[in-house]
Amino acid sequence: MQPEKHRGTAAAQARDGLREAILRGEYLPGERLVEAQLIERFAASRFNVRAALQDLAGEGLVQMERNRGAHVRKVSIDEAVEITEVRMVVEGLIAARAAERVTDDQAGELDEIGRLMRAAVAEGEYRAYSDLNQRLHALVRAIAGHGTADRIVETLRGQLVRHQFMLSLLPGRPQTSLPQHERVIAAIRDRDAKAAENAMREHIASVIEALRSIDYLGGPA
Amino acid sequence: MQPEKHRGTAAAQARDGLREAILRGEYLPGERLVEAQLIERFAASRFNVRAALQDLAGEGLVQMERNRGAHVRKVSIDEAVEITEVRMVVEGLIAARAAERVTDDQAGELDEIGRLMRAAVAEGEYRAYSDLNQRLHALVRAIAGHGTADRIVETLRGQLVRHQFMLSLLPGRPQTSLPQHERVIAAIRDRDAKAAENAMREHIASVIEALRSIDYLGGPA
DNA sequence: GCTGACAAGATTGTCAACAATCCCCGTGGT
DNA sequence: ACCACGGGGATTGTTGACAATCTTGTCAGC
Repeated sequence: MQPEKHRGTAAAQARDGLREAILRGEYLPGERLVEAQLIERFAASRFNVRAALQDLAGEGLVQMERNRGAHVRKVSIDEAVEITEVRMVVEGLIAARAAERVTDDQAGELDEIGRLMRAAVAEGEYRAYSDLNQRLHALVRAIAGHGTADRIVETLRGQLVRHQFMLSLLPGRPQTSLPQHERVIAAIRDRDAKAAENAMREHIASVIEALRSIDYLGGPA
Repeated sequence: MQPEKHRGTAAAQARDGLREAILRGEYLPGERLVEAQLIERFAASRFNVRAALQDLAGEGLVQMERNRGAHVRKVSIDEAVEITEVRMVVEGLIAARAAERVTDDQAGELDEIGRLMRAAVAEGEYRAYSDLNQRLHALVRAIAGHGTADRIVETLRGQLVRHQFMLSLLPGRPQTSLPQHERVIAAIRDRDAKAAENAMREHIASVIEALRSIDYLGGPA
Protein backbone atom coordinates (compact mmCIF):
# COMPACT_ATOMS: atom_id res chain seq x y z
CA MET A 1 0.00 0.00 0.00
CA GLN A 2 2.65 2.48 0.91
CA PRO A 3 5.95 3.01 -0.91
CA GLU A 4 9.00 1.53 0.74
CA LYS A 5 10.54 3.44 3.59
CA HIS A 6 14.15 4.16 4.33
CA ARG A 7 16.19 1.58 6.14
CA GLY A 8 18.89 2.09 8.65
CA THR A 9 17.74 5.48 9.80
CA ALA A 10 16.84 5.95 13.42
CA ALA A 11 13.21 6.46 12.51
CA ALA A 12 13.10 3.24 10.51
CA GLN A 13 14.79 1.27 13.28
CA ALA A 14 12.26 2.45 15.81
CA ARG A 15 9.38 1.63 13.50
CA ASP A 16 10.61 -1.83 12.56
CA GLY A 17 11.63 -2.66 16.09
CA LEU A 18 8.27 -1.74 17.48
CA ARG A 19 6.46 -3.64 14.74
CA GLU A 20 8.48 -6.75 15.44
CA ALA A 21 7.79 -6.45 19.14
CA ILE A 22 4.06 -6.18 18.59
CA LEU A 23 4.07 -9.05 16.11
CA ARG A 24 6.02 -11.21 18.54
CA GLY A 25 3.31 -10.57 21.08
CA GLU A 26 5.53 -8.71 23.51
CA TYR A 27 2.85 -6.07 23.66
CA LEU A 28 -0.61 -7.52 24.03
CA PRO A 29 -3.69 -6.22 22.25
CA GLY A 30 -5.13 -3.28 24.10
CA GLU A 31 -1.87 -2.66 25.94
CA ARG A 32 -0.84 0.93 26.20
CA LEU A 33 2.27 2.07 24.39
CA VAL A 34 3.80 4.83 26.47
CA GLU A 35 6.15 7.03 24.54
CA ALA A 36 8.66 7.34 27.35
CA GLN A 37 9.01 3.56 27.62
CA LEU A 38 9.50 3.16 23.90
CA ILE A 39 12.17 5.86 23.93
CA GLU A 40 14.15 3.83 26.42
CA ARG A 41 13.58 0.46 24.80
CA PHE A 42 14.50 1.50 21.27
CA ALA A 43 17.00 4.19 22.19
CA ALA A 44 15.22 6.62 19.91
CA SER A 45 14.19 10.21 20.36
CA ARG A 46 10.62 11.02 21.12
CA PHE A 47 10.28 12.50 17.67
CA ASN A 48 11.12 9.19 16.05
CA VAL A 49 8.97 7.20 18.43
CA ARG A 50 5.97 9.28 17.51
CA ALA A 51 6.67 8.90 13.82
CA ALA A 52 6.89 5.15 14.31
CA LEU A 53 3.58 5.07 16.15
CA GLN A 54 1.91 7.06 13.42
CA ASP A 55 3.25 4.71 10.78
CA LEU A 56 2.04 1.63 12.60
CA ALA A 57 -1.33 3.29 13.10
CA GLY A 58 -1.45 3.55 9.33
CA GLU A 59 -0.78 -0.17 9.10
CA GLY A 60 -3.59 -0.85 11.52
CA LEU A 61 -1.37 -2.32 14.20
CA VAL A 62 -1.79 0.44 16.74
CA GLN A 63 -4.61 2.78 17.51
CA MET A 64 -4.04 6.37 18.55
CA GLU A 65 -6.48 8.48 20.48
CA ARG A 66 -5.99 12.13 21.07
CA ASN A 67 -4.56 12.87 24.51
CA ARG A 68 -4.98 9.22 25.43
CA GLY A 69 -1.97 7.77 23.75
CA ALA A 70 -1.34 4.76 21.59
CA HIS A 71 -2.58 1.23 22.18
CA VAL A 72 -1.98 -2.04 20.40
CA ARG A 73 -5.08 -2.43 18.32
CA LYS A 74 -7.54 -5.09 19.38
CA VAL A 75 -8.95 -7.06 16.48
CA SER A 76 -12.29 -8.70 17.21
CA ILE A 77 -13.19 -12.04 15.71
CA ASP A 78 -15.62 -10.31 13.36
CA GLU A 79 -12.88 -8.03 12.13
CA ALA A 80 -10.53 -10.96 11.80
CA VAL A 81 -13.08 -12.67 9.59
CA GLU A 82 -13.45 -9.55 7.45
CA ILE A 83 -9.70 -9.20 7.12
CA THR A 84 -9.37 -12.84 6.14
CA GLU A 85 -12.14 -12.51 3.60
CA VAL A 86 -10.22 -9.76 1.87
CA ARG A 87 -7.07 -11.81 2.12
CA MET A 88 -8.92 -14.68 0.51
CA VAL A 89 -9.73 -12.79 -2.67
CA VAL A 90 -6.40 -11.01 -2.90
CA GLU A 91 -4.40 -14.18 -2.36
CA GLY A 92 -6.64 -15.76 -4.96
CA LEU A 93 -5.54 -13.10 -7.41
CA ILE A 94 -1.93 -13.72 -6.45
CA ALA A 95 -2.27 -17.46 -6.97
CA ALA A 96 -3.85 -16.97 -10.39
CA ARG A 97 -1.04 -14.71 -11.44
CA ALA A 98 1.57 -17.07 -10.05
CA ALA A 99 0.13 -19.81 -12.23
CA GLU A 100 0.61 -17.61 -15.29
CA ARG A 101 4.20 -16.72 -14.49
CA VAL A 102 5.72 -19.68 -12.74
CA THR A 103 9.04 -20.96 -14.11
CA ASP A 104 10.11 -24.60 -14.08
CA ASP A 105 12.58 -23.93 -11.29
CA GLN A 106 9.92 -22.31 -9.17
CA ALA A 107 7.54 -25.19 -9.83
CA GLY A 108 10.25 -27.48 -8.47
CA GLU A 109 10.51 -25.38 -5.34
CA LEU A 110 6.76 -25.58 -4.84
CA ASP A 111 6.82 -29.37 -5.13
CA GLU A 112 9.67 -29.51 -2.65
CA ILE A 113 7.67 -27.53 -0.12
CA GLY A 114 4.76 -29.88 -0.73
CA ARG A 115 6.96 -32.90 0.02
CA LEU A 116 8.28 -31.33 3.21
CA MET A 117 4.74 -30.48 4.29
CA ARG A 118 3.55 -34.05 3.91
CA ALA A 119 6.53 -35.24 5.89
CA ALA A 120 5.97 -32.70 8.65
CA VAL A 121 2.31 -33.62 9.04
CA ALA A 122 3.09 -37.34 8.95
CA GLU A 123 5.55 -36.93 11.79
CA GLY A 124 3.40 -34.52 13.76
CA GLU A 125 5.89 -31.67 13.53
CA TYR A 126 3.33 -28.92 13.56
CA ARG A 127 5.77 -26.13 14.17
CA ALA A 128 7.71 -27.09 11.06
CA TYR A 129 4.44 -27.37 9.15
CA SER A 130 3.46 -23.86 10.21
CA ASP A 131 6.80 -22.52 8.98
CA LEU A 132 6.35 -24.31 5.68
CA ASN A 133 2.90 -22.80 5.39
CA GLN A 134 4.38 -19.34 5.55
CA ARG A 135 7.13 -20.30 3.13
CA LEU A 136 4.56 -21.56 0.66
CA HIS A 137 2.48 -18.41 0.75
CA ALA A 138 5.60 -16.27 0.50
CA LEU A 139 6.88 -18.23 -2.49
CA VAL A 140 3.56 -17.96 -4.29
CA ARG A 141 3.66 -14.23 -3.74
CA ALA A 142 7.20 -14.01 -5.01
CA ILE A 143 6.27 -15.94 -8.15
CA ALA A 144 3.30 -13.68 -8.80
CA GLY A 145 5.42 -10.55 -8.46
CA HIS A 146 2.38 -8.40 -7.77
CA GLY A 147 3.70 -5.56 -5.64
CA THR A 148 0.36 -3.98 -4.87
CA ALA A 149 -1.35 -7.20 -3.83
CA ASP A 150 1.74 -8.15 -1.87
CA ARG A 151 1.73 -5.06 0.27
CA ILE A 152 -1.94 -5.42 1.06
CA VAL A 153 -1.67 -9.06 2.07
CA GLU A 154 1.34 -8.26 4.22
CA THR A 155 -0.50 -5.45 5.97
CA LEU A 156 -3.55 -7.62 6.56
CA ARG A 157 -1.47 -10.49 7.84
CA GLY A 158 0.14 -8.21 10.38
CA GLN A 159 -3.21 -7.34 11.86
CA LEU A 160 -4.04 -10.96 12.62
CA VAL A 161 -0.92 -12.46 14.08
CA ARG A 162 -2.59 -13.06 17.38
CA HIS A 163 -5.52 -14.87 15.86
CA GLN A 164 -3.30 -16.93 13.60
CA PHE A 165 -1.50 -18.08 16.67
CA MET A 166 -4.76 -19.35 18.14
CA LEU A 167 -5.58 -21.05 14.85
CA SER A 168 -2.45 -23.14 14.92
CA LEU A 169 -3.65 -24.61 18.21
CA LEU A 170 -6.84 -25.98 16.69
CA PRO A 171 -6.68 -29.74 16.55
CA GLY A 172 -6.98 -31.31 13.13
CA ARG A 173 -6.05 -28.18 11.23
CA PRO A 174 -3.04 -29.65 9.42
CA GLN A 175 -5.08 -32.62 8.23
CA THR A 176 -7.60 -30.19 6.76
CA SER A 177 -5.19 -27.75 5.20
CA LEU A 178 -2.60 -30.15 3.79
CA PRO A 179 -4.72 -31.34 0.86
CA GLN A 180 -5.73 -27.75 0.19
CA HIS A 181 -2.11 -26.73 -0.01
CA GLU A 182 -1.43 -29.63 -2.33
CA ARG A 183 -4.19 -28.49 -4.67
CA VAL A 184 -2.75 -24.96 -4.75
CA ILE A 185 0.67 -26.30 -5.59
CA ALA A 186 -0.65 -28.61 -8.28
CA ALA A 187 -2.70 -25.90 -9.96
CA ILE A 188 0.20 -23.46 -10.09
CA ARG A 189 2.55 -26.15 -11.32
CA ASP A 190 0.06 -26.97 -14.09
CA ARG A 191 -0.20 -23.27 -14.93
CA ASP A 192 -3.97 -23.37 -14.46
CA ALA A 193 -4.77 -19.86 -13.24
CA LYS A 194 -8.46 -20.38 -12.59
CA ALA A 195 -7.84 -23.58 -10.63
CA ALA A 196 -5.08 -21.90 -8.64
CA GLU A 197 -7.36 -19.06 -7.66
CA ASN A 198 -10.13 -21.44 -6.64
CA ALA A 199 -7.80 -23.67 -4.66
CA MET A 200 -6.33 -20.73 -2.79
CA ARG A 201 -9.75 -19.31 -2.05
CA GLU A 202 -11.02 -22.64 -0.76
CA HIS A 203 -8.00 -22.92 1.46
CA ILE A 204 -8.48 -19.50 3.02
CA ALA A 205 -12.25 -20.02 3.21
CA SER A 206 -11.55 -22.94 5.51
CA VAL A 207 -9.36 -20.65 7.61
CA ILE A 208 -12.37 -18.37 7.96
CA GLU A 209 -14.46 -21.31 9.14
CA ALA A 210 -11.82 -22.10 11.70
CA LEU A 211 -11.81 -18.49 12.88
CA ARG A 212 -15.55 -18.62 13.36
CA SER A 213 -15.21 -21.80 15.39
CA ILE A 214 -12.80 -19.99 17.70
CA ASP A 215 -15.55 -17.46 18.18
CA TYR A 216 -17.79 -20.17 19.57
CA LEU A 217 -15.07 -21.53 21.79
CA GLY A 218 -13.73 -18.28 23.16
CA GLY A 219 -16.82 -16.08 22.90
CA PRO A 220 -18.84 -16.88 26.02
CA ALA A 221 -15.75 -17.37 28.17
CA MET B 1 -6.90 -0.30 6.56
CA GLN B 2 -6.30 2.26 9.24
CA PRO B 3 -8.69 3.14 12.02
CA GLU B 4 -10.64 6.36 11.67
CA LYS B 5 -8.84 9.57 12.49
CA HIS B 6 -10.10 12.50 14.48
CA ARG B 7 -12.06 15.17 12.72
CA GLY B 8 -11.99 18.83 13.35
CA THR B 9 -8.51 18.92 14.84
CA ALA B 10 -5.89 21.02 13.13
CA ALA B 11 -3.97 17.92 12.15
CA ALA B 12 -7.04 16.36 10.54
CA GLN B 13 -7.87 19.53 8.67
CA ALA B 14 -4.41 19.76 7.20
CA ARG B 15 -4.50 16.12 6.19
CA ASP B 16 -7.93 16.21 4.62
CA GLY B 17 -7.28 19.52 2.93
CA LEU B 18 -4.08 18.30 1.35
CA ARG B 19 -5.68 15.06 0.27
CA GLU B 20 -8.54 16.92 -1.36
CA ALA B 21 -6.10 19.22 -3.13
CA ILE B 22 -4.11 16.31 -4.50
CA LEU B 23 -7.26 14.46 -5.55
CA ARG B 24 -8.56 17.56 -7.29
CA GLY B 25 -5.36 17.65 -9.28
CA GLU B 26 -4.15 20.94 -7.87
CA TYR B 27 -0.82 19.29 -7.28
CA LEU B 28 0.36 17.24 -10.24
CA PRO B 29 2.03 13.84 -9.96
CA GLY B 30 5.72 14.31 -9.28
CA GLU B 31 5.22 17.83 -8.03
CA ARG B 32 7.13 18.73 -4.97
CA LEU B 33 5.23 19.48 -1.77
CA VAL B 34 7.27 22.04 0.12
CA GLU B 35 6.46 22.16 3.78
CA ALA B 36 6.64 25.93 4.00
CA GLN B 37 4.09 26.35 1.25
CA LEU B 38 1.69 23.90 2.83
CA ILE B 39 1.99 25.71 6.15
CA GLU B 40 0.79 28.89 4.49
CA ARG B 41 -1.92 27.31 2.39
CA PHE B 42 -3.52 25.30 5.17
CA ALA B 43 -2.70 27.65 8.02
CA ALA B 44 -1.25 24.75 9.97
CA SER B 45 1.88 24.37 12.01
CA ARG B 46 4.82 22.55 10.54
CA PHE B 47 4.21 19.77 12.99
CA ASN B 48 0.77 19.12 11.59
CA VAL B 49 1.90 19.48 8.00
CA ARG B 50 4.49 16.80 8.50
CA ALA B 51 1.98 14.54 10.19
CA ALA B 52 -0.36 15.03 7.24
CA LEU B 53 2.38 14.20 4.76
CA GLN B 54 3.24 11.07 6.67
CA ASP B 55 -0.38 9.97 6.71
CA LEU B 56 -0.82 10.53 3.01
CA ALA B 57 2.39 8.65 2.38
CA GLY B 58 0.75 5.75 4.20
CA GLU B 59 -2.20 6.03 1.84
CA GLY B 60 0.14 5.95 -1.13
CA LEU B 61 -0.74 9.43 -2.32
CA VAL B 62 2.59 11.05 -1.59
CA GLN B 63 6.12 9.74 -1.57
CA MET B 64 8.71 10.91 0.92
CA GLU B 65 12.43 10.73 0.40
CA ARG B 66 14.91 11.51 3.07
CA ASN B 67 16.25 15.07 2.83
CA ARG B 68 14.51 15.46 -0.50
CA GLY B 69 11.03 16.18 0.67
CA ALA B 70 7.63 14.97 -0.30
CA HIS B 71 6.28 14.56 -3.81
CA VAL B 72 2.90 13.62 -5.18
CA ARG B 73 3.36 9.98 -6.07
CA LYS B 74 3.47 9.12 -9.72
CA VAL B 75 1.50 6.02 -10.61
CA SER B 76 2.64 4.31 -13.79
CA ILE B 77 0.19 2.56 -16.06
CA ASP B 78 1.57 -0.78 -14.92
CA GLU B 79 0.93 0.14 -11.31
CA ALA B 80 -2.52 1.43 -12.20
CA VAL B 81 -3.28 -1.96 -13.72
CA GLU B 82 -2.05 -3.75 -10.61
CA ILE B 83 -4.10 -1.50 -8.38
CA THR B 84 -7.19 -2.06 -10.47
CA GLU B 85 -6.64 -5.82 -10.44
CA VAL B 86 -6.75 -5.77 -6.66
CA ARG B 87 -9.76 -3.51 -6.76
CA MET B 88 -11.41 -6.00 -9.08
CA VAL B 89 -11.25 -8.89 -6.65
CA VAL B 90 -12.07 -6.82 -3.57
CA GLU B 91 -15.04 -5.13 -5.21
CA GLY B 92 -16.08 -8.60 -6.32
CA LEU B 93 -16.13 -9.65 -2.69
CA ILE B 94 -18.12 -6.55 -1.82
CA ALA B 95 -20.67 -7.22 -4.55
CA ALA B 96 -21.12 -10.80 -3.40
CA ARG B 97 -21.73 -9.69 0.13
CA ALA B 98 -24.07 -6.95 -0.98
CA ALA B 99 -26.16 -9.60 -2.75
CA GLU B 100 -26.43 -11.50 0.51
CA ARG B 101 -27.50 -8.53 2.57
CA VAL B 102 -29.46 -6.23 0.32
CA THR B 103 -32.87 -5.08 1.61
CA ASP B 104 -35.87 -4.41 -0.60
CA ASP B 105 -35.46 -0.66 -0.19
CA GLN B 106 -31.85 -0.82 -1.23
CA ALA B 107 -32.75 -2.95 -4.23
CA GLY B 108 -35.12 -0.18 -5.25
CA GLU B 109 -32.34 2.39 -4.96
CA LEU B 110 -30.14 0.25 -7.16
CA ASP B 111 -32.81 0.01 -9.81
CA GLU B 112 -33.33 3.76 -9.65
CA ILE B 113 -29.63 4.34 -10.30
CA GLY B 114 -29.85 1.93 -13.21
CA ARG B 115 -32.73 3.89 -14.73
CA LEU B 116 -30.88 7.18 -14.34
CA MET B 117 -27.79 5.64 -15.94
CA ARG B 118 -29.67 4.50 -19.01
CA ALA B 119 -31.19 7.95 -19.35
CA ALA B 120 -27.83 9.69 -18.96
CA VAL B 121 -26.18 7.53 -21.61
CA ALA B 122 -29.13 7.91 -23.97
CA GLU B 123 -28.86 11.68 -23.75
CA GLY B 124 -25.08 11.77 -23.89
CA GLU B 125 -24.71 13.29 -20.44
CA TYR B 126 -21.42 11.67 -19.63
CA ARG B 127 -20.66 13.79 -16.62
CA ALA B 128 -23.91 12.73 -15.00
CA TYR B 129 -23.19 9.14 -15.93
CA SER B 130 -19.78 9.33 -14.29
CA ASP B 131 -21.37 10.65 -11.11
CA LEU B 132 -23.92 7.85 -11.16
CA ASN B 133 -21.12 5.37 -11.61
CA GLN B 134 -19.56 6.54 -8.37
CA ARG B 135 -22.93 6.54 -6.65
CA LEU B 136 -23.53 2.96 -7.71
CA HIS B 137 -20.22 1.69 -6.43
CA ALA B 138 -20.68 3.63 -3.19
CA LEU B 139 -24.16 2.22 -2.67
CA VAL B 140 -22.98 -1.33 -3.29
CA ARG B 141 -20.28 -0.81 -0.70
CA ALA B 142 -22.78 0.61 1.77
CA ILE B 143 -25.05 -2.38 1.28
CA ALA B 144 -22.18 -4.79 1.81
CA GLY B 145 -21.14 -3.09 5.03
CA HIS B 146 -17.65 -4.55 4.86
CA GLY B 147 -15.46 -2.05 6.66
CA THR B 148 -12.15 -3.68 5.85
CA ALA B 149 -12.83 -4.08 2.14
CA ASP B 150 -14.23 -0.57 2.09
CA ARG B 151 -11.13 1.06 3.40
CA ILE B 152 -8.92 -0.80 0.98
CA VAL B 153 -11.01 0.09 -2.06
CA GLU B 154 -11.11 3.71 -0.95
CA THR B 155 -7.35 3.82 -0.55
CA LEU B 156 -6.78 2.20 -3.92
CA ARG B 157 -9.23 4.52 -5.63
CA GLY B 158 -7.37 7.51 -4.28
CA GLN B 159 -4.18 6.38 -5.93
CA LEU B 160 -5.77 6.33 -9.38
CA VAL B 161 -7.80 9.52 -9.61
CA ARG B 162 -5.59 10.84 -12.36
CA HIS B 163 -5.90 7.73 -14.48
CA GLN B 164 -9.63 7.50 -13.92
CA PHE B 165 -9.91 10.98 -15.31
CA MET B 166 -8.21 9.87 -18.51
CA LEU B 167 -10.49 6.84 -18.66
CA SER B 168 -13.61 8.96 -18.72
CA LEU B 169 -12.31 10.58 -21.90
CA LEU B 170 -12.19 7.29 -23.77
CA PRO B 171 -14.85 7.23 -26.47
CA GLY B 172 -17.40 4.45 -26.24
CA ARG B 173 -16.78 3.71 -22.58
CA PRO B 174 -20.35 4.30 -21.41
CA GLN B 175 -21.74 2.02 -24.11
CA THR B 176 -19.39 -0.70 -22.86
CA SER B 177 -19.91 -0.23 -19.15
CA LEU B 178 -23.66 0.39 -19.04
CA PRO B 179 -24.70 -3.23 -19.64
CA GLN B 180 -22.06 -4.34 -17.16
CA HIS B 181 -23.53 -2.07 -14.53
CA GLU B 182 -26.98 -3.40 -15.31
CA ARG B 183 -25.80 -6.96 -14.76
CA VAL B 184 -24.29 -6.01 -11.40
CA ILE B 185 -27.54 -4.38 -10.33
CA ALA B 186 -29.65 -7.31 -11.49
CA ALA B 187 -27.49 -9.88 -9.72
CA ILE B 188 -27.58 -8.02 -6.42
CA ARG B 189 -31.31 -7.42 -6.73
CA ASP B 190 -31.78 -11.15 -7.30
CA ARG B 191 -29.59 -11.87 -4.28
CA ASP B 192 -27.29 -14.04 -6.38
CA ALA B 193 -23.92 -13.59 -4.72
CA LYS B 194 -21.87 -15.57 -7.19
CA ALA B 195 -23.38 -13.75 -10.18
CA ALA B 196 -22.85 -10.39 -8.49
CA GLU B 197 -19.20 -11.15 -7.90
CA ASN B 198 -18.72 -12.27 -11.49
CA ALA B 199 -20.53 -9.27 -12.92
CA MET B 200 -18.51 -6.83 -10.85
CA ARG B 201 -15.27 -8.54 -11.80
CA GLU B 202 -16.13 -8.48 -15.48
CA HIS B 203 -16.94 -4.81 -15.21
CA ILE B 204 -13.64 -3.91 -13.60
CA ALA B 205 -11.76 -6.26 -15.91
CA SER B 206 -12.96 -4.13 -18.79
CA VAL B 207 -11.66 -1.07 -16.95
CA ILE B 208 -8.28 -2.78 -16.88
CA GLU B 209 -8.48 -3.34 -20.64
CA ALA B 210 -9.25 0.34 -21.09
CA LEU B 211 -6.27 1.28 -18.92
CA ARG B 212 -4.00 -0.85 -21.07
CA SER B 213 -5.33 0.86 -24.18
CA ILE B 214 -4.34 4.20 -22.70
CA ASP B 215 -0.88 2.76 -22.37
CA TYR B 216 -0.71 2.27 -26.13
CA LEU B 217 -2.07 5.72 -26.81
CA GLY B 218 -0.04 7.67 -24.33
CA GLY B 219 3.05 5.49 -24.11
CA PRO B 220 5.18 6.44 -27.14
CA ALA B 221 4.07 10.08 -27.05
C1' DG C 1 33.14 26.58 -24.02
C1' DC C 2 33.25 23.03 -20.73
C1' DT C 3 34.18 20.71 -16.20
C1' DG C 4 34.69 20.60 -11.53
C1' DA C 5 34.94 22.57 -6.92
C1' DC C 6 33.04 25.59 -3.78
C1' DA C 7 29.92 28.78 -1.42
C1' DA C 8 25.23 30.56 -0.48
C1' DG C 9 20.57 29.72 0.01
C1' DA C 10 16.75 26.84 0.61
C1' DT C 11 14.70 22.89 2.63
C1' DT C 12 14.25 19.19 5.58
C1' DG C 13 15.70 16.47 10.00
C1' DT C 14 16.05 16.56 14.94
C1' DC C 15 15.67 17.99 19.40
C1' DA C 16 14.50 19.80 23.94
C1' DA C 17 11.57 22.68 26.43
C1' DC C 18 6.96 24.28 27.39
C1' DA C 19 1.78 23.97 27.35
C1' DA C 20 -2.43 21.39 27.48
C1' DT C 21 -4.93 17.47 28.83
C1' DC C 22 -6.28 13.50 31.13
C1' DC C 23 -6.48 10.08 34.91
C1' DC C 24 -6.15 8.72 39.55
C1' DC C 25 -6.99 9.51 44.19
C1' DG C 26 -7.86 11.74 48.42
C1' DT C 27 -11.10 15.01 50.64
C1' DG C 28 -15.19 16.71 52.26
C1' DG C 29 -19.97 16.75 52.36
C1' DT C 30 -24.41 14.41 52.58
C1' DA D 1 -21.42 4.17 52.38
C1' DC D 2 -21.79 7.05 48.48
C1' DC D 3 -21.00 10.95 45.44
C1' DA D 4 -19.15 15.53 43.83
C1' DC D 5 -15.04 18.05 43.61
C1' DG D 6 -10.66 19.37 42.95
C1' DG D 7 -5.41 18.74 43.40
C1' DG D 8 -1.21 16.41 41.69
C1' DG D 9 1.31 13.50 38.78
C1' DA D 10 1.83 11.44 34.53
C1' DT D 11 1.39 11.66 29.65
C1' DT D 12 0.74 13.62 25.36
C1' DG D 13 0.40 17.95 22.14
C1' DT D 14 2.84 21.84 20.17
C1' DT D 15 6.21 25.11 19.23
C1' DG D 16 10.39 27.24 17.90
C1' DA D 17 15.16 26.97 17.27
C1' DC D 18 19.17 24.72 15.58
C1' DA D 19 21.73 21.15 12.80
C1' DA D 20 22.27 18.43 8.67
C1' DT D 21 21.61 17.96 3.96
C1' DC D 22 20.61 19.00 -0.65
C1' DT D 23 20.28 22.30 -4.63
C1' DT D 24 21.60 26.10 -7.24
C1' DG D 25 24.60 29.45 -9.01
C1' DT D 26 29.30 31.15 -9.64
C1' DC D 27 33.92 31.12 -10.82
C1' DA D 28 38.59 29.40 -11.68
C1' DG D 29 41.20 26.33 -14.51
C1' DC D 30 41.82 23.71 -18.59
